[in-house]
Amino acid sequence: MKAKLSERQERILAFIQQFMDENHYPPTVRDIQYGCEVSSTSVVDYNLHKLQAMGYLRRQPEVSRGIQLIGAGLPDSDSNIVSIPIMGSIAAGEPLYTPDAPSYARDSYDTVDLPPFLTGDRQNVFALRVKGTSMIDALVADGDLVLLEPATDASNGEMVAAWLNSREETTLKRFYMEGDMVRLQPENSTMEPIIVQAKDVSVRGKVLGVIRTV
Amino acid sequence: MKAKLSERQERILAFIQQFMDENHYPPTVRDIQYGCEVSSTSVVDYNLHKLQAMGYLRRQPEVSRGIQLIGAGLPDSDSNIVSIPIMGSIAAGEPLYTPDAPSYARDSYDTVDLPPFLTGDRQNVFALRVKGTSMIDALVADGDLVLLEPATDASNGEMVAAWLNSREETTLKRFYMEGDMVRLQPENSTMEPIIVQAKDVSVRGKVLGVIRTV
DNA sequence: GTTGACCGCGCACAAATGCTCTGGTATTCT
DNA sequence: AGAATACCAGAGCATTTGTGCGCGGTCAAC
Repeated sequence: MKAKLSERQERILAFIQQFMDENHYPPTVRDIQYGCEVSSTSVVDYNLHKLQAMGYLRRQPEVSRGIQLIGAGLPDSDSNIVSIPIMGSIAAGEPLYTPDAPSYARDSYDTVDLPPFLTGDRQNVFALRVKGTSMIDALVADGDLVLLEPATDASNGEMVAAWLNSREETTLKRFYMEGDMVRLQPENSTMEPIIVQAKDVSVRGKVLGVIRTV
Repeated sequence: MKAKLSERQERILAFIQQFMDENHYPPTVRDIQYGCEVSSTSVVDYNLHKLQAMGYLRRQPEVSRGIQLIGAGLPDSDSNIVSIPIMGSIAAGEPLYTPDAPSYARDSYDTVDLPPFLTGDRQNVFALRVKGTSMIDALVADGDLVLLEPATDASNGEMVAAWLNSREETTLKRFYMEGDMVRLQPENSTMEPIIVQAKDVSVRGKVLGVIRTV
């Protein structure tokens, strides 16, 4: 049923989204015509019918601006809400995560809806629920939700989720590469840093944010 | 400028919201006319102009369905997003806040859009930006955003923002009333609690959540 | 009473807008 | 090559839809 989109159809779809973001109501056929540099309204109508048949949008016949996008952010404009999957919990155990599987598998996870200022425009952002108080020196409490971006290495000073071979656990710390050693600095200045061989630590993700509800 | 709404205007406003929720695009003047049992489109137009002058909505002239609601959940359906004002910062100084002024005065503050699971159905929720590291024993770092619900007292174990006379500062701690003394327990179990006379501490708000972006 | 502001009603016009019809061009299939 | 298909262009029609105008009613102030 789903075929690949023609270039024009892609453009129309993108224009509708942009228009919705800007104006908060759907465009008319002629809005699309001018916005996508099409020479006739019939062409727009033709492609809208195609897109509707392919399930990319829904149209209300005889109704001006009777267009709504589906498939993407289904409630309405996806610009002010992002659905983030909670891939599991982080504590002593290893939070297993594979950064493939675009969004299909998300159904099997719980999700949280978050405003985009927390994620920026990053992709594959996921969340982990913190179990226990082992992260307390990183200012993360039991039950907190940690937002992560998949990563395998980090720059100095970045907050990362790092796997420690010696302790067999994942922890949240600031990352500092110092020669062939890695220093993992807690957020809490009253706590001592962890310094280990670079080969004994592996970065799993960069921390984008922390959310705590009480 | 802001006057109270007539019954008809209330109804029109409610109808627009309902229509947007159902159809994901704004209604026409005639949709409103039939939906609100008004006998003429001009009456709708008249009241829409009134509502616009009062700031309840915005209209795009000469454009069909050129209506967007503002004031409530401005983007669209307010069901999955809540706008929270950032009323100032919390550090050593006192975060001044008066829980009146429903939503009109919100224009003068920055706001953050948050999903409702952080606020529940509480009213007058506001946010404070944390300055400095004085809250570190409450697992709150510099730059964090703290979500608060206005309150003047609290139950034992609740996380509160409390003003300490002795230190002349507001701090975040768990609240425990013990006789005529109040124990303020840090979230961080490695830190010591603060115990003061009940008269030397005043609760300013209950903490609903903490948000950190890195 | 008179006035004027406020609100409602009905009507009508012009612009906006969805949709159809006719025809054209390029690509693919037979 | 001829037919079929997919896509596009232009023009036009019929409906939808925002807006303006005239008239009438209500209510409080003077």
